[in-house]
This record gives sequence, C-alpha cells and structure tokens, in this order.
Amino acid sequence: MIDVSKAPYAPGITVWRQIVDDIQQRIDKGELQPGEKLPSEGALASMYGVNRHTIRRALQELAAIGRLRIEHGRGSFVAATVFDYQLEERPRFSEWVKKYNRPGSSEVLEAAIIPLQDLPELPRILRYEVFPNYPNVAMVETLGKLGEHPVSIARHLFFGERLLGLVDDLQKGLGITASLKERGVGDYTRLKSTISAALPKARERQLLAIDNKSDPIFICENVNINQEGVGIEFSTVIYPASRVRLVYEPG
Amino acid sequence: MIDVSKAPYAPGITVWRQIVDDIQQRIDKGELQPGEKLPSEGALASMYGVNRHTIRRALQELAAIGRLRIEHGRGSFVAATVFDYQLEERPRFSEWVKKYNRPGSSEVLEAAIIPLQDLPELPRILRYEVFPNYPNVAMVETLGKLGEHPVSIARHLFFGERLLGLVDDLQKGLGITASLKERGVGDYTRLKSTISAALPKARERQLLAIDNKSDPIFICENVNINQEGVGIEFSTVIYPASRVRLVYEPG
DNA sequence: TTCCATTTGTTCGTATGTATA
DNA sequence: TTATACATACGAACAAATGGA
Repeated sequence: MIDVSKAPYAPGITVWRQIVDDIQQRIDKGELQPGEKLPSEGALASMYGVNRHTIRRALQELAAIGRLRIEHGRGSFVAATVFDYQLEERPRFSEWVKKYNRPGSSEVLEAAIIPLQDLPELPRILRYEVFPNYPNVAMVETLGKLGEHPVSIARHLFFGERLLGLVDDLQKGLGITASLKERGVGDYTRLKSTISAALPKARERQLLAIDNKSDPIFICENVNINQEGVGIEFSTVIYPASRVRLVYEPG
Repeated sequence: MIDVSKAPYAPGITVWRQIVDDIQQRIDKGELQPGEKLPSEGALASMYGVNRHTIRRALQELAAIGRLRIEHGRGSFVAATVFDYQLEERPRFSEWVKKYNRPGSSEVLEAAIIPLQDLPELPRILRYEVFPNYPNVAMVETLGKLGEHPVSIARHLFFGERLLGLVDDLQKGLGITASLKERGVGDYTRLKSTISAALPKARERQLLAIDNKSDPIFICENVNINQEGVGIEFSTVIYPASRVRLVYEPG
C-alpha cells in the first residue's frame, strides 16, 4: 500500500506530474506489484493532500503511458508487465530473453517418446505434408519464464529417427537448441504459425499464474522445417495474453 | 437435418472415410449449419446403415480436423466456420474475400473527422514516430463480413490533410482502398502489427455475433505506411477468435 | 431479482498563476 | 500596463459501472 510522506510539493513542477513520478517510482521499486489495486481516487486525494481532480489527472497520464489500468466502477490497477513476442522466421527463446534483459528459464515439464498414432493433433499435422512418417516422435513440454513471469507452455513434437534421443539429452540438462545442433539440425525455420485464442484450462492457468479468470491465452501452432524443407518440429505454444503480445513486423 | 440416400458404399475406400466426406460436404453446402447438433451416434448409425463404431470413427476424424465439436453427454455439433487471416505486408480485405470465395462486405458503422487530441490511443500512436502531426484525423469504423459471418470490427485512423476527404467518399459508397487511391495513396504497407487478446465488450459481442460469453477476441493494432515511410493509417481491428485464426507465414 | 455501497466518469463553478500580444 | 488565453488546482454534485448482500 502507498504511504505518502506528505512533503510539500516542489515549486515549478505541476503537482500532478510529481504524483505521476511518485507512483511510477513505487511501481519500479516493486512497492506496487503488477495487478495490485490502488486506493480509490478519493483515498489517494486525501493521502496526497490534493483534490480528486489532481489525482485523476495523474492517473489518466499513468494509464496513457501504460503503467495503470483504470476500470470504471472497480478501481485502478498496476498494469501487468507485458512482453512483446516477435513472430519471426527463426524464432529462438534465447532471443526473447535477450530483448528483455531478464533471467530466462525453460523448465522441462515432461519429455517422452510417443507413438505417432497416439497424437490427438495427428490429422492436422499430416495435412502440412512436410513431416516424415516415423512411427514415433519425441515430445517435450516446457514452461518458459522471463524473470519471475511465466510466459509460455510449449509442447514440442520432434520428427525423425535421430531426434528421439532429444528426450535423453534434455534430462541430462542440455537445451533444446543445443541438442538439436548436436543431432545435426543446425538451422531450422518456421514454415507457418496458426494463432488462435481461448480461455485457459485449470492446469494452464495454474502453470502460467493467470489470476484473472477472464484473461485469455494465445494458442500458436507452429510448423518448423530444415533447409531441405523437411518437417523437424511441430509445436503448440500457449501464451498468456495478459502478459504476452504477439508482434508481426514484415521484412 | 441429415437425409441419407442409403446408397451402397464405394469399394476400395473405407466406409468411415466416405461418411466423413459426406458429412463434410453437407457442412460445406450449408445443409448443416455451424452450431447445429447432429443426430445421436445411434441415429446416425441407422441412417447411414452402418454400425455405431463406424459412425464414431467418422465423427472422431471430423472432430480431429476441426469440423465437429464432440461434447461428452451432449452430442456432436457442427464447428463454427473458421477463417484463416494471413498476416501480410500488404493486407487487403478483398484478398481475404477471394480466398474463401464468399460474398464479402464491409459495412461502414461510423465515419467522422476527429481532433487528434481526442484519440484515446494517441500516446501509443505517437510512440511509433511515423505519423504526421495534423490536428485532425479521419476515423472510419467498419464491420467486415465473409458470407453471413461477421469477422472483423475495424477502426481506421487516417493521417494527412488529403485523407480527411475519405469520410465523404465513404458516405458516397466508395471503398476505402478506392478512395485512398483517388487521393494519391496507391500503395501502403504494414510496418507493424501488435496482437493481443481479451473478452469482448457487449457492443463487440453483439456486432460480431459471438454467442459464447467466454469466446475471446483478437485485438490487432496495425501501423501502415506509404513508400516514403510516412504513416498513413493506424488501425485497431477486432476479430472473433472463435471464427478467425491468424496465420503467420514467413517469406 | 432487487437493492445498496463503492468507485470511476462527467459536468458544473471558482480561483490562481503564467505566457503572450 | 492591460487584456486575453491557457493550464492548473480545488469544490460539489450527479451519472454510470461494478460487485456483493
């Protein structure tokens, strides 16, 4: 909660700007957490010792620059941290981490060899007509985080005899990209991504730490191929829409 | 409802596949409407003159390819029609219409000249640093349909003195692309699209005919520029996620 | 379903300081 | 100096949305 040391306001700078700066600093310091509700306008007005209009002017500004979310009849809330995920031909989680300069992690939730026939998404996969018809695939499920924020649940399916060893590699602590390189897949590119949206199931909400029941998730189905055009990986990645935006930038 | 002319099944092709094709055709012809409930498995079995297992195999396949939704204890329902929207450097609604071979329409909901200052999204717009700083913009809101299905609500903001006349042009029945061409904007391309997701507000649900309260929408913010790199249009487009998937295909 | 308390949104009015012609 | 316009700040009242009893 906010504790205002009722200092007199500096002259020469408008009061509402000083309040904007103050609240922004409290957010940056972590004193105010993403999603947290601010006191009501009336309460803030008396805490800061100003008129409600002055508080409103400050809150409007903070909302305009994306630090707050104001909801009619409910209150003002500290905006969630948002990570822009770039749709690219060569998507790499490590690039994303670098962009936001936070400790990224990719925890393996599950890894197993699965018979092709058991895949519920098999008909969709076959329709792309790029994946080799091996009897088994390597399935790896990972939870991606940027800093403390869970940002993705990825279900990777790797096609090809050599890639089945990936499951072991990962349990030895090797990363996916590293293991692929080891196994002769140095470069792979995106053929297609199909994006849909839905509300999360219970497990997804829990893993992605989605508080608000009405926050949707993105569901991206990706087809990745090697330089010869052979399907290497089919992945289904779930992103929490409250924390991740997808960005398309041609060229 | 389905009326099966109990023809003998073609040899050489499995019966369940023939049933899949038959049901798929009925959906395509419009004989079965999106959301409609199919007869029970037992009823279908006797109608098609096959065992219930054969029907089940066919229904499983139809669900796997996304044409049906099977709900335990309720029945099978024709899946909503899904339109894939391609993220492209030169997006045109007309291309989308062509792809699905349906009568497309773009109804103008509202068109007006608006002072720049009154735009709630102004701070975000300015951050792109490509839009000229005219005092007014032309705002056009359109409802896009493919066949009978509403697929988009677009709020276009056009920047530049010459483009203010667009508002009049549209009320005369001219299309956006045509009017732009008239006004010297022959070619414009996408600089960036930012995609988020949320649940629709009441008005959006109504316009987009979204039945299910928990069906999310895509919100795409697009920045379009001309060949000189000057910002022409900032648009916010809403797609119903139950009916539209976004597709990214590099190259 | 209705009612009520809380909270934000909007619109009046008033007063003051500052920049500009 | 004067007049004007503008942004800032305060006060009060009511409208509209939300959530819980």
